[in-house]
Amino acid sequence: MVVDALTEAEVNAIFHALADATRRDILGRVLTDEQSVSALARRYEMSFAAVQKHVAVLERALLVSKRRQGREQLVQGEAAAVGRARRLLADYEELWRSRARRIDDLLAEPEPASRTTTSTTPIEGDAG
Amino acid sequence: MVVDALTEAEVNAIFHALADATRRDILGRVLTDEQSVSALARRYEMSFAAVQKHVAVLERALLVSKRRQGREQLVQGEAAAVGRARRLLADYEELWRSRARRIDDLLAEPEPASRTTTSTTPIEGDAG
DNA sequence: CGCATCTACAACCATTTGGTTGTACGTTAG
DNA sequence: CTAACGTACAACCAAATGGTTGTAGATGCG
Repeated sequence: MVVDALTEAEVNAIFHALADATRRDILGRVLTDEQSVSALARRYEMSFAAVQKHVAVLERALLVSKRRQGREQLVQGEAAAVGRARRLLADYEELWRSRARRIDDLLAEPEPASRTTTSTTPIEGDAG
Repeated sequence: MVVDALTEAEVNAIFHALADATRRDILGRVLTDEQSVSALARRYEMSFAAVQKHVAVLERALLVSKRRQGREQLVQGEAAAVGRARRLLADYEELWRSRARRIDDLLAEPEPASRTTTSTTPIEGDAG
């Protein structure tokens, strides 16, 4: 399964980080332009510390990285990580849709009755 | 912009809903199989009410829908919504990467010095 | 009917989140 | 050196989250 190259906790962190408009905005900006935390902070109507925390959340999700340059801390978006997040959903979608398709096929059966032994795709009960 | 066919609040809701392992698991299951809330609840080591809340979060994000059948409430995954969420990230990625690529081009310049007037893509300051 | 099941919802609690302010420390500019 | 800037981090706070239990309304079954 391609999906679980990442821990559940990591997936949680990624989606959680993306679930806030300010953080998505920050991510968008630093993917374009490396920016210092204070430069970012100037753009939003909240304290420096608040922006600092948002950046920390993005960093924990590995969506951005920081590198120190003199007294500034430059925040850089990890474009690859965004791709990874997207692929993550794509994989889920693929996985889920392919399973769902089997159901669709069954539902599309013209004769729901009289098919008690022909089930080729048993859809395991997959107990937790 | 394709992205903002959804409200920021809706995007928040989608990512928030996906930022929990139990909810992702529920979503996976109901994309495969329509299931009642209590059937879902039996699968997890938490109370019925807790699962009910998770389903409500998924529902608010439009990732699942419910339909009543007798005394049961059947939860059904909205495969289309998962695709929408995936496309959302794909759009972000596209947008961000295309902007980032301009930067990459500049950084890829073979001669960092002696090129002060040749900048063809000025990268507007994009003041907020 | 009477009882079990499924659901809905309120009240409550601990923890996390998202914000604030204040303080301390390293770095750069004068 | 001193002052200003950028950062880090702690303490604090209100609100949201994720869980619990309890109660009550529908629905189905014997």
